[in-house]
Amino acid sequence: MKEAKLLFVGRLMKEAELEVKLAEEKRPKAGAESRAGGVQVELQGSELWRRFHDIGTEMIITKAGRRMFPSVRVKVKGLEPLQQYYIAIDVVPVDSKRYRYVYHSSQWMVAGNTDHSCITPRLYIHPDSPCSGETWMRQIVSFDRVKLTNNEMDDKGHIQSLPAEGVQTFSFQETEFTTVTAYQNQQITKLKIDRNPFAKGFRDPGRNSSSFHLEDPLESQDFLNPTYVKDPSGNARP
Amino acid sequence: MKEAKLLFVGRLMKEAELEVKLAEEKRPKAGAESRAGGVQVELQGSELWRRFHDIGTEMIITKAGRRMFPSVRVKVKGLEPLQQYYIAIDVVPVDSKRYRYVYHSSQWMVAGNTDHSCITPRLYIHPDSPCSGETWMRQIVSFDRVKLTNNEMDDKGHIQSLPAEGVQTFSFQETEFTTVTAYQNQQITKLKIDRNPFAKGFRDPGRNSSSFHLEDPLESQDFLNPTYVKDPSGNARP
DNA sequence: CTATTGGCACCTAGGTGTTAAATT
DNA sequence: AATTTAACACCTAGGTGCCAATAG
Repeated sequence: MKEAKLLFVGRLMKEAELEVKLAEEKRPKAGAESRAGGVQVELQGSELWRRFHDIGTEMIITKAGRRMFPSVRVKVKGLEPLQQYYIAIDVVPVDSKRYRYVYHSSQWMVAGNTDHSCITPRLYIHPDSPCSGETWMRQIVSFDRVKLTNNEMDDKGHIQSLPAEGVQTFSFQETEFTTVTAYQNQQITKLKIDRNPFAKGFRDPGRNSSSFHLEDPLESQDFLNPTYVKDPSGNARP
Repeated sequence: MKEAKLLFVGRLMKEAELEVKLAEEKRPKAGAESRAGGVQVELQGSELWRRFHDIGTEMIITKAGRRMFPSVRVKVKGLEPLQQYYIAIDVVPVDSKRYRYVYHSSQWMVAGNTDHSCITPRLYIHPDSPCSGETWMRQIVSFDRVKLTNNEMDDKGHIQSLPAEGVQTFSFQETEFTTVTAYQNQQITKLKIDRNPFAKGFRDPGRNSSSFHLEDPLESQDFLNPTYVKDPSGNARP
Protein backbone atom coordinates (compact mmCIF):
# COMPACT_ATOMS: atom_id res chain seq x y z
CA MET A 1 0.00 0.00 0.00
CA LYS A 2 1.24 3.45 -0.80
CA GLU A 3 1.85 5.46 2.29
CA ALA A 4 2.77 9.07 2.39
CA LYS A 5 5.21 10.36 4.90
CA LEU A 6 7.03 13.62 5.09
CA LEU A 7 10.21 13.66 7.06
CA PHE A 8 10.47 16.57 9.40
CA VAL A 9 13.67 16.82 11.34
CA GLY A 10 14.26 18.88 14.44
CA ARG A 11 12.37 19.34 17.62
CA LEU A 12 10.51 22.51 18.41
CA MET A 13 11.27 24.13 15.15
CA LYS A 14 9.20 27.17 14.63
CA GLU A 15 7.68 28.28 11.42
CA ALA A 16 7.73 25.67 8.78
CA GLU A 17 5.72 26.53 5.72
CA LEU A 18 4.09 24.33 3.14
CA GLU A 19 4.77 24.79 -0.54
CA VAL A 20 2.88 23.26 -3.40
CA LYS A 21 5.11 22.53 -6.36
CA LEU A 22 4.05 21.90 -9.90
CA ALA A 23 6.28 20.39 -12.55
CA GLU A 24 5.61 19.73 -16.20
CA GLU A 25 6.69 16.35 -17.46
CA LYS A 26 9.13 16.18 -20.39
CA ARG A 27 8.70 19.80 -21.16
CA PRO A 28 9.43 20.39 -24.83
CA LYS A 29 11.20 23.72 -24.33
CA ALA A 30 12.02 25.35 -21.04
CA GLY A 31 11.03 28.95 -21.38
CA ALA A 32 9.17 31.73 -19.69
CA GLU A 33 6.49 31.99 -22.33
CA SER A 34 4.52 28.93 -21.26
CA ARG A 35 5.04 29.71 -17.60
CA ALA A 36 3.25 32.96 -18.28
CA GLY A 37 0.14 30.87 -18.94
CA GLY A 38 -1.19 31.97 -15.58
CA VAL A 39 -1.36 28.84 -13.48
CA GLN A 40 -3.27 29.43 -10.28
CA VAL A 41 -3.16 27.31 -7.15
CA GLU A 42 -5.84 28.03 -4.59
CA LEU A 43 -5.71 26.65 -1.05
CA GLN A 44 -8.96 25.02 0.04
CA GLY A 45 -10.19 25.40 3.59
CA SER A 46 -8.10 28.51 4.03
CA GLU A 47 -10.59 29.89 6.52
CA LEU A 48 -9.84 27.03 8.93
CA TRP A 49 -6.11 27.28 8.25
CA ARG A 50 -6.34 30.97 9.10
CA ARG A 51 -8.11 30.26 12.37
CA PHE A 52 -5.28 27.98 13.40
CA HIS A 53 -2.69 30.43 12.13
CA ASP A 54 -4.14 33.27 14.20
CA ILE A 55 -3.51 31.18 17.32
CA GLY A 56 -0.22 29.70 16.09
CA THR A 57 -0.61 26.41 14.28
CA GLU A 58 1.04 23.37 15.85
CA MET A 59 1.48 20.01 14.13
CA ILE A 60 2.30 16.83 16.03
CA ILE A 61 5.18 14.74 14.77
CA THR A 62 5.73 11.11 15.81
CA LYS A 63 8.08 8.33 14.92
CA ALA A 64 5.32 6.39 13.17
CA GLY A 65 4.15 9.49 11.29
CA ARG A 66 1.24 11.81 12.01
CA ARG A 67 -1.19 13.36 9.56
CA MET A 68 -1.58 17.10 9.33
CA PHE A 69 -4.78 18.74 10.40
CA PRO A 70 -5.96 20.70 8.55
CA SER A 71 -4.74 18.84 5.50
CA VAL A 72 -3.51 20.51 2.35
CA ARG A 73 -6.06 20.65 -0.43
CA VAL A 74 -5.69 22.81 -3.48
CA LYS A 75 -7.63 23.70 -6.57
CA VAL A 76 -5.47 24.18 -9.66
CA LYS A 77 -6.39 26.34 -12.64
CA GLY A 78 -4.75 27.39 -15.87
CA LEU A 79 -2.92 24.17 -16.71
CA GLU A 80 -2.62 22.98 -20.28
CA PRO A 81 -5.21 20.17 -20.48
CA LEU A 82 -3.06 17.68 -22.36
CA GLN A 83 0.29 18.39 -20.71
CA GLN A 84 1.38 15.93 -18.02
CA TYR A 85 2.24 17.40 -14.61
CA TYR A 86 3.68 16.33 -11.29
CA ILE A 87 2.30 17.98 -8.16
CA ALA A 88 4.18 17.84 -4.87
CA ILE A 89 4.33 19.51 -1.51
CA ASP A 90 7.36 20.43 0.48
CA VAL A 91 7.98 21.62 4.04
CA VAL A 92 10.29 24.59 4.17
CA PRO A 93 11.92 25.88 7.37
CA VAL A 94 11.15 29.55 7.85
CA ASP A 95 14.18 30.26 10.01
CA SER A 96 17.01 28.46 11.80
CA LYS A 97 15.80 29.03 15.33
CA ARG A 98 14.55 26.59 17.87
CA TYR A 99 11.58 27.67 19.97
CA ARG A 100 10.13 27.04 23.38
CA TYR A 101 6.56 27.73 24.42
CA VAL A 102 6.21 29.96 27.44
CA TYR A 103 2.97 29.00 29.05
CA HIS A 104 2.25 32.06 31.20
CA SER A 105 2.61 34.46 28.29
CA SER A 106 1.20 32.04 25.69
CA GLN A 107 4.10 32.80 23.39
CA TRP A 108 6.90 31.06 21.54
CA MET A 109 10.36 32.27 22.60
CA VAL A 110 13.64 31.71 20.79
CA ALA A 111 15.56 28.94 22.54
CA GLY A 112 18.56 28.26 20.31
CA ASN A 113 19.57 27.49 16.77
CA THR A 114 19.00 24.55 14.48
CA ASP A 115 21.34 23.50 11.75
CA HIS A 116 19.12 23.14 8.73
CA SER A 117 22.02 22.53 6.37
CA CYS A 118 22.06 18.83 7.26
CA ILE A 119 18.43 18.37 6.30
CA THR A 120 17.98 16.90 2.87
CA PRO A 121 14.96 18.43 1.21
CA ARG A 122 12.13 15.90 0.98
CA LEU A 123 9.32 16.38 -1.41
CA TYR A 124 6.11 14.44 -1.24
CA ILE A 125 4.87 13.77 -4.74
CA HIS A 126 1.11 13.46 -5.04
CA PRO A 127 0.39 9.77 -5.73
CA ASP A 128 -1.70 10.57 -8.81
CA SER A 129 1.39 12.06 -10.47
CA PRO A 130 2.03 12.24 -13.34
CA CYS A 131 -1.40 13.25 -14.56
CA SER A 132 -2.84 15.45 -17.29
CA GLY A 133 -3.67 19.07 -16.60
CA GLU A 134 -7.27 18.30 -17.43
CA THR A 135 -7.49 15.62 -14.71
CA TRP A 136 -5.73 17.72 -12.08
CA MET A 137 -8.08 20.63 -12.70
CA ARG A 138 -11.24 18.54 -12.63
CA GLN A 139 -10.92 17.69 -8.96
CA ILE A 140 -9.52 19.04 -5.73
CA VAL A 141 -5.95 17.86 -5.21
CA SER A 142 -5.71 16.51 -1.69
CA PHE A 143 -2.62 15.73 0.35
CA ASP A 144 -4.52 14.39 3.34
CA ARG A 145 -2.50 11.17 3.52
CA VAL A 146 0.78 12.98 4.08
CA LYS A 147 2.40 12.28 7.42
CA LEU A 148 4.96 14.22 9.40
CA THR A 149 7.62 12.21 11.16
CA ASN A 150 10.77 12.79 13.17
CA ASN A 151 12.15 9.42 12.13
CA GLU A 152 15.11 10.18 9.91
CA MET A 153 15.19 6.66 8.52
CA ASP A 154 11.73 7.02 7.04
CA ASP A 155 11.61 8.38 3.54
CA LYS A 156 8.52 6.75 2.10
CA GLY A 157 6.87 8.62 -0.70
CA HIS A 158 9.72 11.04 -1.23
CA ILE A 159 12.12 11.87 -3.96
CA GLN A 160 15.31 13.80 -3.87
CA SER A 161 14.59 16.49 -6.42
CA LEU A 162 12.42 17.82 -9.17
CA PRO A 163 13.68 18.92 -12.59
CA ALA A 164 15.53 22.22 -12.42
CA GLU A 165 13.38 23.80 -15.10
CA GLY A 166 9.67 24.21 -15.45
CA VAL A 167 8.86 24.00 -11.75
CA GLN A 168 6.54 26.53 -10.22
CA THR A 169 6.20 26.96 -6.48
CA PHE A 170 3.16 28.27 -4.65
CA SER A 171 3.31 28.98 -0.94
CA PHE A 172 0.62 29.92 1.54
CA GLN A 173 1.28 32.01 4.63
CA GLU A 174 -1.58 30.50 6.56
CA THR A 175 -0.06 27.00 6.39
CA GLU A 176 2.89 28.03 8.55
CA PHE A 177 3.20 25.76 11.55
CA THR A 178 5.36 24.71 14.46
CA THR A 179 6.17 21.04 14.92
CA VAL A 180 5.72 19.63 18.40
CA THR A 181 5.63 16.21 20.02
CA ALA A 182 2.86 17.37 22.33
CA TYR A 183 0.56 20.36 21.93
CA GLN A 184 1.72 23.46 23.77
CA ASN A 185 -1.12 25.92 23.33
CA GLN A 186 -4.43 24.64 24.67
CA GLN A 187 -6.38 26.76 22.21
CA ILE A 188 -4.81 24.71 19.44
CA THR A 189 -5.79 21.47 21.15
CA LYS A 190 -9.34 22.72 21.52
CA LEU A 191 -9.66 23.77 17.89
CA LYS A 192 -8.22 20.46 16.67
CA ILE A 193 -10.68 18.51 18.81
CA ASP A 194 -13.54 20.67 17.58
CA ARG A 195 -12.75 20.26 13.90
CA ASN A 196 -10.97 16.95 13.35
CA PRO A 197 -13.57 14.17 13.06
CA PHE A 198 -11.07 11.65 14.41
CA ALA A 199 -10.87 13.58 17.68
CA LYS A 200 -14.63 13.57 18.18
CA GLY A 201 -14.23 11.41 21.28
CA PHE A 202 -12.71 14.36 23.13
CA ARG A 203 -15.43 16.86 22.36
CA ASP A 204 -17.29 18.41 25.24
CA PRO A 205 -20.77 16.86 25.11
CA GLY A 206 -22.25 19.85 26.98
CA ARG A 207 -21.42 22.65 24.58
CA ASN A 208 -22.33 22.32 20.94
CA SER A 209 -19.48 24.78 20.40
CA SER A 210 -18.46 25.37 16.81
CA SER A 211 -19.95 22.22 15.37
CA PHE A 212 -22.16 24.35 13.20
CA HIS A 213 -19.40 26.47 11.71
CA LEU A 214 -19.34 24.53 8.50
CA GLU A 215 -17.43 27.12 6.50
CA ASP A 216 -15.62 24.35 4.71
CA PRO A 217 -17.57 21.14 4.38
CA LEU A 218 -14.43 19.42 3.10
CA GLU A 219 -12.79 19.78 6.48
CA SER A 220 -15.83 19.34 8.66
CA GLN A 221 -17.76 16.41 7.37
CA ASP A 222 -20.19 15.92 10.22
CA PHE A 223 -23.12 16.14 7.85
CA LEU A 224 -22.05 12.79 6.49
CA ASN A 225 -22.15 11.17 9.90
CA PRO A 226 -24.72 8.38 9.72
CA THR A 227 -25.59 9.00 13.38
CA TYR A 228 -27.69 11.94 12.26
CA VAL A 229 -29.83 9.97 9.84
CA LYS A 230 -29.99 6.55 11.44
CA ASP A 231 -33.06 5.31 13.24
CA PRO A 232 -32.45 6.52 16.79
CA SER A 233 -34.33 3.59 18.29
CA GLY A 234 -31.53 1.27 17.22
CA ASN A 235 -34.00 -1.56 16.84
CA ALA A 236 -33.45 -4.31 14.36
CA ARG A 237 -36.31 -5.30 12.18
CA PRO A 238 -38.63 -8.07 13.48
CA MET B 1 -9.24 9.16 -3.47
CA LYS B 2 -8.60 6.61 -6.14
CA GLU B 3 -11.05 3.76 -6.07
CA ALA B 4 -10.90 0.66 -8.14
CA LYS B 5 -13.99 -0.94 -9.52
CA LEU B 6 -14.32 -3.58 -12.14
CA LEU B 7 -17.59 -3.76 -13.94
CA PHE B 8 -19.01 -7.18 -14.25
CA VAL B 9 -22.18 -7.44 -16.23
CA GLY B 10 -24.59 -10.33 -16.21
CA ARG B 11 -26.07 -12.32 -13.45
CA LEU B 12 -24.98 -15.85 -12.75
CA MET B 13 -22.29 -15.86 -15.34
CA LYS B 14 -20.04 -18.77 -14.98
CA GLU B 15 -16.34 -18.87 -15.44
CA ALA B 16 -14.72 -15.54 -15.54
CA GLU B 17 -10.97 -15.61 -15.41
CA LEU B 18 -8.48 -13.01 -14.29
CA GLU B 19 -5.66 -11.91 -16.51
CA VAL B 20 -2.68 -9.85 -15.54
CA LYS B 21 -1.49 -7.61 -18.34
CA LEU B 22 1.84 -5.93 -18.64
CA ALA B 23 2.56 -3.08 -21.00
CA GLU B 24 5.79 -1.25 -21.70
CA GLU B 25 5.51 2.50 -21.85
CA LYS B 26 6.66 4.25 -25.04
CA ARG B 27 8.37 1.18 -26.31
CA PRO B 28 11.20 2.17 -28.66
CA LYS B 29 10.65 -0.65 -31.14
CA ALA B 30 7.88 -3.18 -31.09
CA GLY B 31 9.46 -6.54 -31.78
CA ALA B 32 9.66 -10.07 -30.55
CA GLU B 33 13.25 -9.84 -29.42
CA SER B 34 12.64 -7.91 -26.22
CA ARG B 35 9.53 -9.90 -25.46
CA ALA B 36 11.75 -12.95 -25.40
CA GLY B 37 13.39 -11.44 -22.32
CA GLY B 38 11.57 -13.99 -20.23
CA VAL B 39 9.16 -12.00 -18.11
CA GLN B 40 7.57 -14.15 -15.41
CA VAL B 41 4.40 -13.39 -13.46
CA GLU B 42 3.77 -15.59 -10.45
CA LEU B 43 0.42 -15.65 -8.63
CA GLN B 44 0.78 -15.28 -4.87
CA GLY B 45 -1.50 -17.24 -2.54
CA SER B 46 -2.20 -19.74 -5.27
CA GLU B 47 -2.72 -22.47 -2.68
CA LEU B 48 -5.76 -20.63 -1.28
CA TRP B 49 -7.00 -19.80 -4.78
CA ARG B 50 -6.75 -23.50 -5.60
CA ARG B 51 -8.76 -24.49 -2.55
CA PHE B 52 -11.56 -22.19 -3.66
CA HIS B 53 -11.23 -23.37 -7.24
CA ASP B 54 -11.60 -27.02 -6.23
CA ILE B 55 -14.99 -26.18 -4.73
CA GLY B 56 -15.96 -23.69 -7.44
CA THR B 57 -15.00 -20.10 -6.64
CA GLU B 58 -17.83 -17.60 -6.27
CA MET B 59 -17.39 -13.83 -6.11
CA ILE B 60 -20.10 -11.51 -4.86
CA ILE B 61 -20.98 -8.51 -7.01
CA THR B 62 -22.95 -5.53 -5.73
CA LYS B 63 -24.02 -2.17 -7.02
CA ALA B 64 -21.62 -0.37 -4.70
CA GLY B 65 -18.76 -2.70 -5.62
CA ARG B 66 -17.37 -5.69 -3.73
CA ARG B 67 -13.76 -6.70 -3.26
CA MET B 68 -12.51 -10.06 -4.41
CA PHE B 69 -11.43 -12.64 -1.90
CA PRO B 70 -8.84 -13.95 -2.36
CA SER B 71 -7.34 -10.87 -3.94
CA VAL B 72 -4.94 -10.92 -6.85
CA ARG B 73 -1.30 -10.55 -5.87
CA VAL B 74 1.58 -11.27 -8.22
CA LYS B 75 5.34 -11.30 -8.17
CA VAL B 76 6.93 -10.12 -11.39
CA LYS B 77 10.39 -11.15 -12.60
CA GLY B 78 12.50 -10.50 -15.65
CA LEU B 79 11.54 -6.89 -16.36
CA GLU B 80 14.09 -4.40 -17.62
CA PRO B 81 14.91 -2.36 -14.51
CA LEU B 82 14.83 1.07 -16.13
CA GLN B 83 11.94 0.51 -18.54
CA GLN B 84 8.57 1.94 -17.48
CA TYR B 85 5.64 -0.48 -17.37
CA TYR B 86 1.92 -0.47 -16.83
CA ILE B 87 0.37 -3.44 -15.04
CA ALA B 88 -3.34 -4.16 -15.23
CA ILE B 89 -5.86 -6.90 -14.62
CA ASP B 90 -8.82 -7.83 -16.70
CA VAL B 91 -11.82 -10.13 -16.22
CA VAL B 92 -12.42 -12.35 -19.19
CA PRO B 93 -15.62 -14.38 -19.70
CA VAL B 94 -14.82 -18.03 -20.23
CA ASP B 95 -17.99 -18.86 -22.15
CA SER B 96 -21.30 -17.29 -23.14
CA LYS B 97 -23.53 -19.39 -20.93
CA ARG B 98 -25.59 -18.41 -17.96
CA TYR B 99 -25.62 -20.80 -15.02
CA ARG B 100 -27.89 -21.81 -12.19
CA TYR B 101 -26.80 -23.58 -9.04
CA VAL B 102 -28.62 -26.81 -8.32
CA TYR B 103 -28.54 -27.25 -4.63
CA HIS B 104 -29.28 -30.97 -4.26
CA SER B 105 -26.50 -31.96 -6.64
CA SER B 106 -24.17 -29.10 -5.61
CA GLN B 107 -23.53 -28.31 -9.26
CA TRP B 108 -23.79 -25.45 -11.71
CA MET B 109 -26.14 -26.20 -14.62
CA VAL B 110 -26.41 -24.29 -17.88
CA ALA B 111 -29.47 -22.03 -17.77
CA GLY B 112 -29.27 -19.95 -20.93
CA ASN B 113 -26.97 -17.71 -22.92
CA THR B 114 -25.42 -14.34 -22.27
CA ASP B 115 -24.56 -11.86 -24.94
CA HIS B 116 -21.01 -10.88 -24.21
CA SER B 117 -20.64 -8.83 -27.37
CA CYS B 118 -22.20 -5.82 -25.68
CA ILE B 119 -19.69 -5.81 -22.88
CA THR B 120 -16.94 -3.29 -23.33
CA PRO B 121 -13.68 -4.71 -22.03
CA ARG B 122 -12.67 -2.97 -18.83
CA LEU B 123 -9.14 -3.06 -17.62
CA TYR B 124 -8.14 -2.05 -14.16
CA ILE B 125 -4.74 -0.39 -14.28
CA HIS B 126 -2.69 -0.80 -11.13
CA PRO B 127 -2.61 2.64 -9.44
CA ASP B 128 1.21 2.62 -9.22
CA SER B 129 1.39 2.58 -13.03
CA PRO B 130 3.50 3.63 -14.78
CA CYS B 131 6.46 2.45 -12.76
CA SER B 132 9.98 1.21 -13.46
CA GLY B 133 10.66 -2.51 -13.83
CA GLU B 134 12.96 -2.26 -10.84
CA THR B 135 10.20 -0.92 -8.59
CA TRP B 136 7.59 -3.42 -9.79
CA MET B 137 9.96 -6.33 -9.13
CA ARG B 138 11.00 -5.12 -5.68
CA GLN B 139 7.58 -5.70 -4.16
CA ILE B 140 4.49 -7.84 -4.53
CA VAL B 141 2.00 -6.23 -6.87
CA SER B 142 -1.37 -6.26 -5.17
CA PHE B 143 -4.81 -5.66 -6.64
CA ASP B 144 -6.66 -5.99 -3.34
CA ARG B 145 -8.56 -2.73 -3.78
CA VAL B 146 -10.25 -3.87 -6.97
CA LYS B 147 -14.00 -4.15 -6.73
CA LEU B 148 -16.51 -6.09 -8.79
CA THR B 149 -19.76 -4.35 -9.61
CA ASN B 150 -22.88 -4.93 -11.64
CA ASN B 151 -23.51 -1.22 -11.95
CA GLU B 152 -23.01 -0.42 -15.62
CA MET B 153 -22.71 3.29 -14.94
CA ASP B 154 -19.63 2.76 -12.79
CA ASP B 155 -16.35 2.76 -14.62
CA LYS B 156 -13.95 4.14 -12.05
CA GLY B 157 -10.37 3.12 -12.47
CA HIS B 158 -10.79 1.79 -15.96
CA ILE B 159 -9.49 2.59 -19.37
CA GLN B 160 -10.71 1.45 -22.72
CA SER B 161 -7.59 -0.14 -24.11
CA LEU B 162 -3.90 -0.75 -23.87
CA PRO B 163 -1.42 -0.19 -26.72
CA ALA B 164 -1.76 -2.85 -29.40
CA GLU B 165 1.93 -3.74 -29.29
CA GLY B 166 4.18 -4.76 -26.47
CA VAL B 167 1.46 -6.10 -24.20
CA GLN B 168 1.94 -9.45 -22.54
CA THR B 169 -0.92 -11.32 -20.92
CA PHE B 170 -0.63 -13.86 -18.11
CA SER B 171 -3.62 -15.86 -17.00
CA PHE B 172 -4.16 -18.21 -14.10
CA GLN B 173 -6.57 -21.13 -14.19
CA GLU B 174 -7.11 -21.12 -10.45
CA THR B 175 -8.53 -17.57 -10.52
CA GLU B 176 -11.59 -18.67 -12.47
CA PHE B 177 -14.77 -17.70 -10.69
CA THR B 178 -18.52 -17.37 -10.95
CA THR B 179 -20.15 -14.04 -10.11
CA VAL B 180 -23.16 -14.17 -7.82
CA THR B 181 -25.26 -11.72 -5.85
CA ALA B 182 -25.53 -14.23 -3.00
CA TYR B 183 -23.37 -17.26 -2.32
CA GLN B 184 -24.79 -20.50 -3.69
CA ASN B 185 -22.43 -23.18 -2.39
CA GLN B 186 -22.18 -23.25 1.39
CA GLN B 187 -18.66 -24.65 1.25
CA ILE B 188 -17.60 -21.42 -0.44
CA THR B 189 -19.28 -19.37 2.27
CA LYS B 190 -17.53 -21.40 4.93
CA LEU B 191 -14.10 -21.04 3.36
CA LYS B 192 -14.57 -17.29 2.87
CA ILE B 193 -15.57 -16.86 6.51
CA ASP B 194 -12.63 -18.97 7.62
CA ARG B 195 -10.03 -17.06 5.64
CA ASN B 196 -11.22 -13.49 5.14
CA PRO B 197 -10.32 -11.41 8.22
CA PHE B 198 -13.30 -9.11 7.60
CA ALA B 199 -15.68 -12.04 8.01
CA LYS B 200 -14.24 -13.05 11.38
CA GLY B 201 -17.54 -12.17 13.05
CA PHE B 202 -19.16 -15.19 11.44
CA ARG B 203 -16.58 -17.75 12.51
CA ASP B 204 -17.72 -20.63 14.66
CA PRO B 205 -16.23 -19.91 18.09
CA GLY B 206 -16.38 -23.61 19.00
CA ARG B 207 -14.10 -25.07 16.37
CA ASN B 208 -10.68 -23.60 15.84
CA SER B 209 -11.10 -24.95 12.32
CA SER B 210 -8.48 -23.88 9.82
CA SER B 211 -7.23 -20.84 11.69
CA PHE B 212 -3.84 -22.45 11.85
CA HIS B 213 -3.52 -23.15 8.15
CA LEU B 214 -1.32 -20.16 7.55
CA GLU B 215 0.03 -21.31 4.20
CA ASP B 216 -0.10 -17.76 3.00
CA PRO B 217 0.33 -15.15 5.71
CA LEU B 218 -0.57 -12.44 3.20
CA GLU B 219 -4.12 -13.73 3.02
CA SER B 220 -4.58 -14.82 6.62
CA GLN B 221 -3.29 -12.11 8.87
CA ASP B 222 -4.74 -13.26 12.16
CA PHE B 223 -1.36 -13.16 13.81
CA LEU B 224 -1.55 -9.38 13.62
CA ASN B 225 -4.82 -9.22 15.51
CA PRO B 226 -4.29 -7.07 18.62
CA THR B 227 -6.98 -9.03 20.44
CA TYR B 228 -4.43 -11.71 21.10
CA VAL B 229 -2.00 -9.39 22.86
CA LYS B 230 -4.28 -6.88 24.55
CA ASP B 231 -4.99 -6.93 28.27
CA PRO B 232 -8.07 -9.15 28.50
CA SER B 233 -9.32 -7.39 31.64
CA GLY B 234 -10.32 -4.38 29.56
CA ASN B 235 -9.82 -2.08 32.53
CA ALA B 236 -8.98 1.54 32.04
CA ARG B 237 -6.28 3.12 34.10
CA PRO B 238 -7.40 4.83 37.36
C1' DC C 1 -40.10 -18.86 -8.23
C1' DT C 2 -35.34 -17.05 -8.40
C1' DA C 3 -32.37 -13.12 -8.26
C1' DT C 4 -31.21 -8.81 -6.28
C1' DT C 5 -31.18 -5.15 -2.87
C1' DG C 6 -30.58 -2.68 1.51
C1' DG C 7 -30.06 -2.53 6.47
C1' DC C 8 -27.63 -4.72 9.98
C1' DA C 9 -24.18 -6.57 13.64
C1' DC C 10 -19.64 -7.58 13.74
C1' DC C 11 -15.32 -7.24 12.24
C1' DT C 12 -10.47 -4.87 10.44
C1' DA C 13 -7.72 -0.83 9.95
C1' DG C 14 -6.17 3.20 11.42
C1' DG C 15 -6.51 8.47 12.96
C1' DT C 16 -7.34 11.36 17.61
C1' DG C 17 -5.71 13.53 22.11
C1' DT C 18 -4.69 11.75 26.84
C1' DT C 19 -1.81 10.03 30.24
C1' DA C 20 2.00 7.97 32.60
C1' DA C 21 6.47 6.56 31.95
C1' DA C 22 10.87 6.97 29.86
C1' DT C 23 14.42 9.82 28.03
C1' DT C 24 17.56 13.69 27.79
C1' DA D 1 12.83 20.35 33.98
C1' DA D 2 11.61 19.78 29.37
C1' DT D 3 10.91 16.65 25.76
C1' DT D 4 9.69 12.32 23.75
C1' DT D 5 7.66 7.82 23.77
C1' DA D 6 4.19 4.09 24.10
C1' DA D 7 -0.20 2.27 25.49
C1' DC D 8 -4.86 3.45 25.57
C1' DA D 9 -10.04 4.65 24.97
C1' DC D 10 -12.68 6.49 21.61
C1' DC D 11 -13.53 7.77 17.30
C1' DT D 12 -13.96 7.40 11.63
C1' DA D 13 -14.06 4.56 7.62
C1' DG D 14 -15.16 0.70 5.43
C1' DG D 15 -15.10 -4.70 4.38
C1' DT D 16 -17.92 -9.23 5.85
C1' DG D 17 -21.98 -12.49 5.45
C1' DC D 18 -26.78 -12.58 7.12
C1' DC D 19 -31.53 -11.86 6.53
C1' DA D 20 -35.74 -9.75 5.37
C1' DA D 21 -37.77 -7.27 1.77
C1' DT D 22 -38.14 -6.26 -2.96
C1' DA D 23 -37.91 -6.95 -7.98
C1' DG D 24 -38.37 -9.71 -12.15
